Amino acid sequence: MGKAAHTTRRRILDAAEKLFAEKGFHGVSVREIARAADVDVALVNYHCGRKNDLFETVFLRRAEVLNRERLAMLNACRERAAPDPPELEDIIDAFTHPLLTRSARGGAGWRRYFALVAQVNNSPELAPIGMTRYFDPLVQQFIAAIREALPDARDEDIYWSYHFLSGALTLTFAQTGRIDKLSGGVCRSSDLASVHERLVPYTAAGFRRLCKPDKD
Amino acid sequence: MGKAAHTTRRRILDAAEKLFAEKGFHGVSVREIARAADVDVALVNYHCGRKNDLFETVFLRRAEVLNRERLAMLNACRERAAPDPPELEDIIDAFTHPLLTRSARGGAGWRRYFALVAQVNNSPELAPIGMTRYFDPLVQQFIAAIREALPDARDEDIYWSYHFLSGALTLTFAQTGRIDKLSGGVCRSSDLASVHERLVPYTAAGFRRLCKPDKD
DNA sequence: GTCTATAGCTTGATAGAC
DNA sequence: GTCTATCAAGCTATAGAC
Repeated sequence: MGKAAHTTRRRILDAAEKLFAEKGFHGVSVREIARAADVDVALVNYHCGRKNDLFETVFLRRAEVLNRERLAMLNACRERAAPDPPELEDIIDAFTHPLLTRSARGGAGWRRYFALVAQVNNSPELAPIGMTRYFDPLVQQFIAAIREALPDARDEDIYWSYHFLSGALTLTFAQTGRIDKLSGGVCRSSDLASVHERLVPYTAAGFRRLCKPDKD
Repeated sequence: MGKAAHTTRRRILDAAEKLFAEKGFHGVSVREIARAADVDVALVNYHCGRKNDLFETVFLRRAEVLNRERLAMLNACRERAAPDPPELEDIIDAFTHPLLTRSARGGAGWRRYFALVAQVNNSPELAPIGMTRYFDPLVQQFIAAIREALPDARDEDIYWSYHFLSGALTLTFAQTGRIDKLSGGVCRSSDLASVHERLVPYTAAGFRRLCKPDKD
């Protein structure tokens, strides 16, 4: 694979990422992607296979990078706390920090990628493939860490708490601008620093309330 | 409009609701909807206009019912507490209870409708139309009630807290089955009673933690 | 209200020349 | 690796018969 091929392929993946994030898998045609990448239609097939493969490649490309970063952060906070289990807040931070930082400062490609993840997470058609396959193995490791941090919690409460965190996090990534209008400009979808500052205490408080041992 | 027309139109709307919820706006063709409704393609246009109009009709149909119910519950809990402001937990319950009850016990149509809302809420293409237009006027009334319940909170914290609640709630409605696999069967996407029991305390704890007056 | 027929496009995918 | 050309299929939307 020569250098030209490599950048052509990249241009296709970048264009696909952008358009899939904006309009969803079915909302975009291969021709539209080719046009946005300034590349001939036939080259999309040549470099990235069929539309389905293209989508999976786009989805997987950055998932691997992210999962490595998040796992490294989890292990770091485990070591810092050892031999005690890590604090819940630190675990949640290890889970969300790499994402919010990339979305805020990683450039437009990353921002769009997260908007795509948000749609996939809420799609009955795509979530069972995309999220379960590419993210849940990592999530299991975080669940295990939370179990250590909250030793009296029941599994059901931990899983549901994670579920709520996942929903809050991915809606943030969707960057729909809804909160901008709702708040009359007080909050901005793009202000991920404000989100990060709030999401960790918000969800940690939720976890603790649900997982209190004296609950029932 | 005769009786036959009325039920034909209903069959079309029901079929559209189901398919839009499963595969999104672009993932479904008008022909597919006609086939599912057991109706001629031309009748879809005759009764429901173009595809865009059909989508908006489906989206609006149940939004109106829901918003009436939620507003009635909010006013009821306001009156119960008067002259004091209502409790935060009661406000959140008024916001979520009608939805979770309809989704759990309203039948398949309602369940599918909520899955559709989940996708719209996370779509940069559709959220600015669907959510902002049809739901945010009601949300403003809930925000106002929360402002009274937490008089020392800053607006930013209230809006972001609402945003997290919205994400957690709509991901629940998406019914993707992701949590079923993740939890190895301990939790089920369809078990909305378990969600309702947990979502109110979880999000209320988050609100309170973020909106503490001694925060900064 | 319902159906047949069709106009006029766009779609995903590839075969074959260079 | 790239582009031209093309296919068969599907699409939205409507006109017109009944």
